[in-house]
Amino acid sequence: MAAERTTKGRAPHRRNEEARLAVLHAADDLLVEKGFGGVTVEGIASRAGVAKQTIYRWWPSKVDILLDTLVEDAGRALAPRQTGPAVDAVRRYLRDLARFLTKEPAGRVLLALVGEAQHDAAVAELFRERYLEPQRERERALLVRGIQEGDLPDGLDVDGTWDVLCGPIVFRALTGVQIPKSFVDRLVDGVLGPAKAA
Amino acid sequence: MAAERTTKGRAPHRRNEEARLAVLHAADDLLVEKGFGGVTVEGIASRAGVAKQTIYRWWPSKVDILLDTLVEDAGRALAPRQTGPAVDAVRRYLRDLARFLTKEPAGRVLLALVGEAQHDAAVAELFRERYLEPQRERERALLVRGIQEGDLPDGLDVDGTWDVLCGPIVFRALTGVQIPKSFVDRLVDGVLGPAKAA
Amino acid sequence: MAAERTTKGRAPHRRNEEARLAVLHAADDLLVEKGFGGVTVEGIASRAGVAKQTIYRWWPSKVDILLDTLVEDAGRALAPRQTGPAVDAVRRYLRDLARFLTKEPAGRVLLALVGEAQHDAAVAELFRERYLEPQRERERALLVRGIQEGDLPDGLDVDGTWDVLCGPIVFRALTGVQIPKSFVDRLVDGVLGPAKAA
Amino acid sequence: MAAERTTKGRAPHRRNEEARLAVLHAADDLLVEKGFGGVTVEGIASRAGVAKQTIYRWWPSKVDILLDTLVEDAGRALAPRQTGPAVDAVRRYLRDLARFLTKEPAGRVLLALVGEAQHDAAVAELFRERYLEPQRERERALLVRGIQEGDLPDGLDVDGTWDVLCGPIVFRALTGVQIPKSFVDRLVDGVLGPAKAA
DNA sequence: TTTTAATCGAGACGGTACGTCTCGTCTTAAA
DNA sequence: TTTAAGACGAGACGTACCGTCTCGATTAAAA
Repeated sequence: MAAERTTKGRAPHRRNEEARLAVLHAADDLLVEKGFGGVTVEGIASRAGVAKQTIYRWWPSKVDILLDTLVEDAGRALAPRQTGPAVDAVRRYLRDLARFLTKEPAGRVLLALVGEAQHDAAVAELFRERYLEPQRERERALLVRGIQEGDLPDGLDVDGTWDVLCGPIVFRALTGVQIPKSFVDRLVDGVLGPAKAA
Repeated sequence: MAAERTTKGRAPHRRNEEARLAVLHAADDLLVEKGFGGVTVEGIASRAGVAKQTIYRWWPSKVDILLDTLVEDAGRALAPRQTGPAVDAVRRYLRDLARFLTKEPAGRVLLALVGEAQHDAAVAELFRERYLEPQRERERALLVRGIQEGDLPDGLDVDGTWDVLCGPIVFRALTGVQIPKSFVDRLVDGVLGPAKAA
Repeated sequence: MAAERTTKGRAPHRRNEEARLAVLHAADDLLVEKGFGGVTVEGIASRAGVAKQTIYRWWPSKVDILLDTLVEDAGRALAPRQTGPAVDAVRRYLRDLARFLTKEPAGRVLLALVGEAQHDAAVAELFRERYLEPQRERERALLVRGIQEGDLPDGLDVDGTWDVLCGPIVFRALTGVQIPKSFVDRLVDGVLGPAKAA
Repeated sequence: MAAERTTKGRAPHRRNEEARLAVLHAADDLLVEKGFGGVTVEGIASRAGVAKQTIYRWWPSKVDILLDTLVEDAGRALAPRQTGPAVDAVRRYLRDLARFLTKEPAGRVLLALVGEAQHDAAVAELFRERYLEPQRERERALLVRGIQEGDLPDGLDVDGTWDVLCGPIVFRALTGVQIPKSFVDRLVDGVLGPAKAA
């Protein structure tokens, strides 16, 4: 990750952690306050009290800054929790996803990056590498456990299923439609079958 | 549509249809060739052989131009066809949607506008009014007929169902994943039940 | 004058005199109110309640409009009066010139055209033909009479003398310096000799 | 001068002298080649290989650019030389002035600025401050010395006399009339008296 | 009285230049 | 060597006028 070279294992050799955080937060704040168009490198620099050059030294573009904040935030807010029956874990995860997308500032960052990926193939690639793939990897584990535990059919198309599960939620978020818990529940019931026990 | 005032009823006083089409096509072409960032009013003007002022006279922004092309193209390519069993009509429509999003130039316009809507609330509103709502209205009719003909349950949540059906397809298109026919078919089977007869 | 083609030869009949005057006055007013830069064909048209095309039909450019007003106004205000001793007539004429340039709106038009002639060779030529030469012709008569009546030396360089007489007055007007009567009087005394008789 | 902030006192912090000169020369060239109307900020920028913003950063308008070139050029070409009898020095200065106005490129700049001053009161003021007044101050010294040395009458109206001397020369230059040396000589003889000695 | 031809107002059109904005790079001096 | 500060080339923004070109509507002569 562009932003991590810092105080890693061996030899710090400069780089101001304070400045790095100031930049990430400034970018985040600007996006929430004024939308993606309001996020400019110049604006970030001035709000973070940092020189433009300092930003360009460490991040190739503003998209990379936003990706850094997204990876950090989503790493926390969208970490699948492997407890209870797999289907319940999926349901829990999708509820987290819905909340993240519609309620949290970092959710706006994710949607903005999905948006920007439509405008620029390089962003699309970066977004896939830094967010989509790693996140999907974490998601897979949930379904894989369900298969192993016999709650889900053996031949299940894991990626296809996740697209069917995430798709409607992301679609609603992108089009500004509310996502009640019931929507998520019915979705999970429809796709994975209703809660096993009953 | 902003672009229609032309040769309406009698003769309101002008508007060059040729210029209008040149602008729409130029915008379309630029988007496909260079992405959303490559669509500039100046670029459109020069490619269309039109004065910038002519563009600003009729369209408030480049987004409105793209919306005009989208509405025109989607009106053709995404018109639901009410023939055969309702579920089959839905399946046919979703296949059209998948093809539109992944194969046709106008599909890139749609995705770009979804993207831009994430960056700008005004665009989001416009996009909803000019595309999402009218298109959803046309979609509703498909499911409503299915309910009337007894192929679908009475209490079906029509909008929710459409979000569940479109969501995965749009999500795959947005993330650059292929959409084979089988993906659409399994989706429809899962959500509306497998083809009736068989 | 550019405005005369009308009621020529037989009787094609046409051309709106009202519009012609409205244009001349609008141009005049705009020049006085907002300076030469504020004189635009569009501005004249809108203030005169006239279509742009009507202006272009009768005048090749805004400079021609201003020349029309100048010729009309200067024809009245700067007509040399051939009464009394020639030197007194010259003095009277120069006082008129000073007053015209510094006090009357039409004087602003003259200065503006002198100015524009510095920017555009075609304007310079037009200005010379339509104003400078005819006016100089009228001026010459004053000195020529003085020579004939013996008040002025036989070999007098008429044009050179007029340049020496007008130069300082026009120069002061161009540089925004006051022109008291005494300045004119001393100028005439210095160049043509003090009042003869006294 | 607007252009001098550069390498002043101790720690100027920027300003590209190369760009500054390129702009001045480009403006100068354009004026001579295409007239005042051909001097556009865009044209200057492109010819000077400079960004428009760089021009707007340092000059409020194209007039200020031309004033910079004028002040620099006139400072050299129109510096009065205080040698020999005062009347002779005046004569020499006026010959320089005539040559400057009719032969040198920088003279076209002066005339263009006199012209533009007629169109715009702000330009008139600027022109007075930056050129007319400083130049007049230098001119005064010539006549003042003549008074001190007894070559010129004690009560001489210095500014009025300069207007009478410069007026005819500037007038001829503005109206595109030749200015032979004899014209200047007769002017000086008429106003200051013929060369003392003879 | 009808025709017909030029004028009028209105305003769209292809252009050029405006002055502003933001981009990403480059330069400077201080720490 | 890295910082903050900020000048630089580049180029799009949206606006103002340019001069040309329809368009109906009006008007006055000739038919």
